Amino acid sequence: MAESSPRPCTVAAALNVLGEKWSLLVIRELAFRVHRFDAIAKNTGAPRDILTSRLRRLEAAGVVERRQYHDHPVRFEYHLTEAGNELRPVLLSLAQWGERWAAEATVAFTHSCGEDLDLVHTCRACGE
Amino acid sequence: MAESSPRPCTVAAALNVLGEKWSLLVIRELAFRVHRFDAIAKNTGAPRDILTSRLRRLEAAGVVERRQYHDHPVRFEYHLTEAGNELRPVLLSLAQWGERWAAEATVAFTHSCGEDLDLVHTCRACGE
DNA sequence: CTATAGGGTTGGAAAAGTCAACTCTCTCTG
DNA sequence: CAGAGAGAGTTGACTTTTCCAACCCTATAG
Repeated sequence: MAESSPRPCTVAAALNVLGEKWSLLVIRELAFRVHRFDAIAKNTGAPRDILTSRLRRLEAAGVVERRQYHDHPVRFEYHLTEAGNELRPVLLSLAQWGERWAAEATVAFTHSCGEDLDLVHTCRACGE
Repeated sequence: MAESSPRPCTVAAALNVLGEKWSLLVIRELAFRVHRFDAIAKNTGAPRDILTSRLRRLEAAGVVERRQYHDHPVRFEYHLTEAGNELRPVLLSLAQWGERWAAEATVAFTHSCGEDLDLVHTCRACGE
């Protein structure tokens, strides 16, 4: 309409799909080849019901694909689609930024998440 | 520590600061050199009270700086700090992804630049 | 005297998120 | 065979955020 308040923007379009809480963490897990509901819930910390809704939304957006991997007790797992895979740069840039500017909670030891663990604390003031 | 549920991760750390609704759009505006409260509110579509709280949070996180640019009717404007500027790659990768996978539908009228789009194929660039 | 810009704050309703517990179907262990 | 999981959700009560519209205050322009 006339007011055109929010400017049309692909960032906004992307966030419309990915911007809800937990969504990008879910994608992070899928990118790490964690495909099962329970594992995703555990690794992200997302409540199960929210996780369900995020997965549905991401599926609807074509970012995630739901595959049945077992029959009788029907079981599904989640995979990234091509669109989902192309989110890796987003995750990477976020991870890099987080490492430089928001690191703090990265306590754990092995394979924390972003790639190799160099665990160099003190990036805070960039003072070694 | 206990169950170690959520995996420690710089992506999560970054999202902890940036992951709330509107935050990244605010940063987009600042990156576009829109520095005033009203303009940011208008361009992002964020409610004013939420915008206030996002700006405060981003300021506390060191991503945004609040500067007084006028005295008597005290007026402020917002600028990206160094940390904020380094978010440009994040915005860029999001924008690129959005352009490729979440655009469409915003072509003609829709002002909101992303509500629920059906995405009906892209004949445009890839032919078909 | 009114209007507008600018940067917010306030209060209440509506929507989202959180949590614990429960389901249902198998399979595995003793 | 009983009981304990795994796996993928669902359900209902409860809490927190978001949203929206209206309000405040200062100052300049008409």
